[in-house]
Amino acid sequence: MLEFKALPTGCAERRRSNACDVCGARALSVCASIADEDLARLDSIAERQSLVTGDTLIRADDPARHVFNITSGSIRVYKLLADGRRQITGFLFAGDFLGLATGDTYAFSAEAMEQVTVCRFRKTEYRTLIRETPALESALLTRAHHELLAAQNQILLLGRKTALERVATFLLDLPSHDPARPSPQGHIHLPMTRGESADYLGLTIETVSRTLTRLKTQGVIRLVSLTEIQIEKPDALLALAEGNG
Amino acid sequence: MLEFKALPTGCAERRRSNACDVCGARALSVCASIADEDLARLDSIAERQSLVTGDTLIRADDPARHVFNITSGSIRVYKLLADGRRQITGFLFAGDFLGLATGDTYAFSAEAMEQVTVCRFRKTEYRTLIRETPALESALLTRAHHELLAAQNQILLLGRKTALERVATFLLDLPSHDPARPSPQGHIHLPMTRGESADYLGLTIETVSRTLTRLKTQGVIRLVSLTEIQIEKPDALLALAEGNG
DNA sequence: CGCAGCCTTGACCATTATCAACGCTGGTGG
DNA sequence: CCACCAGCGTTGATAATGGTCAAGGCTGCG
Repeated sequence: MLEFKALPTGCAERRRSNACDVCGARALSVCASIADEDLARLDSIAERQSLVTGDTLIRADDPARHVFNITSGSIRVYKLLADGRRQITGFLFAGDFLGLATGDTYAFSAEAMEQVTVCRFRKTEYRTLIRETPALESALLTRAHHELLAAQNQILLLGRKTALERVATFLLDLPSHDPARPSPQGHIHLPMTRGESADYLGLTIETVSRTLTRLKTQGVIRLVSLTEIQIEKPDALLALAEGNG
Repeated sequence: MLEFKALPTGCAERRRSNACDVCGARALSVCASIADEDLARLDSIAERQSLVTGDTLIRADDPARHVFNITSGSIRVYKLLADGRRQITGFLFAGDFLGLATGDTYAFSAEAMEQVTVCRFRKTEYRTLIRETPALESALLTRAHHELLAAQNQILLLGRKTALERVATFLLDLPSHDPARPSPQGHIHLPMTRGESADYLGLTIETVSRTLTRLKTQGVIRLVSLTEIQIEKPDALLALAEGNG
């Protein structure tokens, strides 16, 4: 249970990370504003859980009995259609929460994208704790609003942006996500496969690949390796992301 | 200021409305769980505001000084790209809140779709009040999670559903939205124009029109008038919305 | 009655999906 | 240690979904 201490650590890292893509402010993790005694209480009802790449943390339609807080690693959250089409609704990293939504079954699935550790809370206990811990509730509210803004940006992207604009936006938004990997000057780490990027952007693998090639050909980015990208013309990329250029 | 009483009224209506499309439970408005004394305090810092069709309530990038609660009418929330492409991120009705997100400018615009009344709160005062009213904060958190679920459904729709599936989903989700207009047995009221539907579904006016015609031709729906639709084959519509059929 | 605004329908076009082939890379087993 | 294979990524050819452009119809209001 002591492992729960990983949460504040994750937060510290997050505070050091890049400015937030959504609100412009530095991203703050939930724990930032929570007193030690409250953390201790959280700790007392936490169970630690460890996952390896590909493990399923949450399966859509299962009874929603737990709430999770990621202490290390990264997770993909997605929804499926009956015929297998997949839409990834988000990538989560250290410090992020999962499964807070109301409803007695989960409305999405979640899988580990790498080695992951989480803290697990029984939902009932968690609810009680929240009710008695205004600081926690307040922090969760801020976080929820933040996610809502991000979701609205994604809705704009999926509803109205072209493939080129989507990929450009994606590349610009990525660095701010993973607190554990603050990216230096225009250097981007893509922790996900092309297929995952595609399912996040509402495109196919082929279109993502072609679009990256196109950006490379135009000299906007440089493909250092499959997972490492260097932005050569930040202004051009920004213009593309916003629908100009 | 007494007009703030319209809020509980809106909520009562909402409670009478159809089951929620997102969580399956009956939709609950924020005020449901708030004590009279807290409502009175809310009331004391509320300003009433009235709008007619087309009026702008919130303009993107303006300083975010106020929080709004809709007491009657309906509002469209949208984001624009530089070249004018519009994505409507949601339609809001009586009981809904706007502008709660953090950040010192609004990240979206909001316009009245008909005669609208809202209660307006200075954000600073509102924050203070929230902090001192756990029941309110708790209710807002529930509501935010609810909106997050809806946003994820919309992301799935925009990222992976075909035009036919989008329109079918839209028709099925609509009734549950406006608390003031609980729709009887398979009857749908479309309060928005084709253009607004299109900008909500990530399609063009023409595609929405053609798709409705197609559903009509297949006998799935009947177009009673431009704004009134009768579902003739609910099962078929549901199958289409889920990607079968 | 005529006009404006919205909707529908049709013809054509473009973007992106699909299908297919091939290349690269990393791991495994001979 | 090398060769093979599996999995992922890239590239090309073709197809389809939905967008664009254009014309015409309906409805309500002045």
